[in-house]
Amino acid sequence: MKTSESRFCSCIYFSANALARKIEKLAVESWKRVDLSPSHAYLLMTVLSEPGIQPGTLSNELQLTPSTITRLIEKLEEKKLVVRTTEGKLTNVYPTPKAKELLPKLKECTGHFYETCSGILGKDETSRMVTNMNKLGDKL
Amino acid sequence: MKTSESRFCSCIYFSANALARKIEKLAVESWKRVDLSPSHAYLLMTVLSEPGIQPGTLSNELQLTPSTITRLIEKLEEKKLVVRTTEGKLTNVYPTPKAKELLPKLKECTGHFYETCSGILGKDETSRMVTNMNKLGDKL
DNA sequence: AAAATATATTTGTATATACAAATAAAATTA
DNA sequence: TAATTTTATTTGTATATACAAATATATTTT
Repeated sequence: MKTSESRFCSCIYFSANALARKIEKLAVESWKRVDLSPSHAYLLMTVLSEPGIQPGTLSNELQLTPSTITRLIEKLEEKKLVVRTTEGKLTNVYPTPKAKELLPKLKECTGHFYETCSGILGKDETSRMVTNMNKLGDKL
Repeated sequence: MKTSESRFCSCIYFSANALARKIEKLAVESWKRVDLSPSHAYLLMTVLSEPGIQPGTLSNELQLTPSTITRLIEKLEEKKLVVRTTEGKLTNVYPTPKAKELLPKLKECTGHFYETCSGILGKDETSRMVTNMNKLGDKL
């Protein structure tokens, strides 16, 4: 059944979640090549572009709670893709050489995901939707 | 930080998820009065309007996997809000009297949620977005 | 400087959801 | 009608995320 055919198709809760789950699926597929979930990949890319970044900043950038950030970092640490140093109450997260080597592949995955999306949804429509979703999100 | 200020604000994966999580939060708040999560509430409302509905149909309507539907039903059964009967490979889900009594309150929660959303986001903008999200979702 | 408060992070625990496999029944084919 | 395939549902297990509490440090106030 199409989303627009459900009895709840006029409910923003329903539609936003259904859409997010479908996009998640596409994203998972795109990042399989590097054996990371989309969230882990985005966190890692952020750490790569801002070595030493702190969990609190990551929480803001990725709009995930601090505890979720901790959990994501833990997994990347297990995979030897990041290391944490703690000084006082602050923690810094750094990418490992292994992560730096992975960067080109991560970029490819990002590219692949964007192409898949805009292939299915259309470039203009996608970017218009993203802008509107952000506008909406900012109000909440 | 606003969604639109994140480094990932032009990524549909990021924006769709951020928006969905924020809407989820509003929804959870709206359905607290009946002590149900939004998913459980929507499932229950569907069962109330289609007594005897089968898990497969619920899966289509709510766009959740069959296993998730089973889990949601289990919880509503524990709460004595639905009962399941099994004949052959088919299962029918019926609302209990307790669920029927709850119906007015469920409707109030739905109303409250819509008002909260359209209060913050604007009625027209909300409904335009929902339409577009469905359109997008249908393509995926 | 001691006490109180605020901040950053982690930990314990709970929830929603999904995938894959298992089960069981129905429908189709041989 | 026996064997095979398809369909519906459930179960086992895994993941992402969050909330609340705990921890530990830093800052401010008295």
